[in-house]
Amino acid sequence: MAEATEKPLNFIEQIIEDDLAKGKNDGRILTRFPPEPNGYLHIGHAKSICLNFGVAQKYGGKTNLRFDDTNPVTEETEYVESIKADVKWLGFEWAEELYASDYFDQLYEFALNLIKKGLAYVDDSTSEEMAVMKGTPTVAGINSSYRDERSIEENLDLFTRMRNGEFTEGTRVLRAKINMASTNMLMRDPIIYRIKIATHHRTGDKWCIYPMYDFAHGQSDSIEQVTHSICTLEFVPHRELYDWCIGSLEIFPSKQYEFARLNLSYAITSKRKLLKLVTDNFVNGWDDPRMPTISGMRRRGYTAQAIREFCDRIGIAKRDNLIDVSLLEFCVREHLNKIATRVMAVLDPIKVVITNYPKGQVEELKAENNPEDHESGSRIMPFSREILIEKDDFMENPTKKYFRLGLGLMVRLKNAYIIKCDDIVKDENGEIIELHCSYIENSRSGNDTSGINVKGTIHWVSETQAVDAEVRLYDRLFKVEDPSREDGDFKEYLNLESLQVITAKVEPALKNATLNTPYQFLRKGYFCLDADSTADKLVFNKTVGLKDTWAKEASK
RNA sequence: UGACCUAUGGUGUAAUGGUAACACAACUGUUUUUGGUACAGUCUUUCUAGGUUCGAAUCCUGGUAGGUCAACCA
Repeated sequence: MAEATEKPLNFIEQIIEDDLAKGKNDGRILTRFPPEPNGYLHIGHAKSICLNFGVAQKYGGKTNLRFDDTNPVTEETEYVESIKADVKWLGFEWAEELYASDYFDQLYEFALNLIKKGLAYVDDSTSEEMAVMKGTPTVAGINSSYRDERSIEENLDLFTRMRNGEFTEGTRVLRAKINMASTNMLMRDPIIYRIKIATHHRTGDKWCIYPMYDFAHGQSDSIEQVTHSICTLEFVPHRELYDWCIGSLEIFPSKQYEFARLNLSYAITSKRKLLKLVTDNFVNGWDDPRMPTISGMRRRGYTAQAIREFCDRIGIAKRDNLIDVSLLEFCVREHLNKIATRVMAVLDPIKVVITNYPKGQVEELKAENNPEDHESGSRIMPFSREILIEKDDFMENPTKKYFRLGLGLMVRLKNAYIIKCDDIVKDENGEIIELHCSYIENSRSGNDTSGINVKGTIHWVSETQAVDAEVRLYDRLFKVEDPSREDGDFKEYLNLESLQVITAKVEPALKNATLNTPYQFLRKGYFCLDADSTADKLVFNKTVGLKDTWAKEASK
């Protein structure tokens, strides 16, 4: 393939190329993806994963997967496992699997080191007292009385005893001695170690003090010799502290860079809120197909390739953004169109009797599996006198632009015959219960000598051979474009009709449907088999609909 | 009444002092045994006021708007 015009670099890549040009770190590039194992990964993490692993790949570097597990209260092994599975599924391989908790001993030494340098002290103030002394963004804080009165020896002694479990939670913390008057609130003597009597998912009960994020993250980067520590914009104010810790400890100078996190329309990307949806049963677990989690999207039938393409298209910048979910759906359709097996499924059936077709006759018709992929072959579909078509493919009084079935009108049954509607059968309430049609005998697909041209082609299934399938139709989880910006409880903006379960009639070939195979239900959308399927009950998820210009026209 | 970050079509992202472009969305057509796909096209842009410069989306200053920061969370 000819080399396309060079893709412009995002600002992170520019920084890396500049560093490379300057010979920084001898050309070594090491990034890291550092999730806290307190929830499942979502589409926002996918952006970060693609960025971190992507730039490393591009510049011959490596990426570590590091779990930022410094708060034992919220973290669980279940999350660790799901995160690893999701990163792998997305298609990335980490150089090393690491844990901030691997560094607890080292981090403790770092704290001791700071104390010895007179750069950290034990504070006995309550959190309320500390909050007051901290000041506000416009008013400088004041020094704690413990700040200068305690000697290095006393601080060393107290911190050691904190570690030994001699004090109860909340009674003492270790603080960095920086500047209570800094305009950066994070520099006003931040807490770097706190007492937590909790069992850690990896270190068990070994520790009763745990480092805070700011005392663990930069140092972990430094220990691993991460060259480019890429995080989201909310950490910009942390950078000064990140650099202060590394500078004070005189360790490898990893550098932090920040990009704008992804916001997706009609969705939320807050682990805390997603957790709430799960625990309050608004959805059926983290992998509910309506969730913007990687596991949810996977279950819904989104492909890793589509998600990677999406992350690539949204770009990397420092501006707050709200990406239209239609771009994600575009990427999903774009991929699925190329690989999905076409099948026929009638979601909302109405019966059609082909009155001039012999009773009891079953004909086997050939159906193409994928017009986009000529290697994909074909399959056989049974055709008979009684078939089912989609209710909205018939209109008693069709408008001019409607070119499906109407009384006296003709349509092509995909891969089969042209039929004409002769009669409408209604019940006592005037509801249409079936249609009587006649077929044009010499109009069979691939063998059409009728010379008749019809504008519409519709899908169908043969009634006796069709199989029942539960089909789960999903709509957006939220009613508003940007739920995170609305006032009040975000749950008020949930779309309570986001899940619709129906029973559809699908062609018999689908009895052999397999997990992870994308299907296109012809003219309806992309669907995939759900793990809830059993030998005698098929369950499909709707991944995404086809682009539907008729629906737009019809709603005018 | 602070510090920091940001400002380019409806939404995103490029243009790295030298012709504002690409994608999505929206809208038209053409092709089509999927009202899909493909193809062709239309639409709509540099927050504002100054300054530097032969030349500014880009550099500087002021303003405006949005975001972030006062967890023993990450």
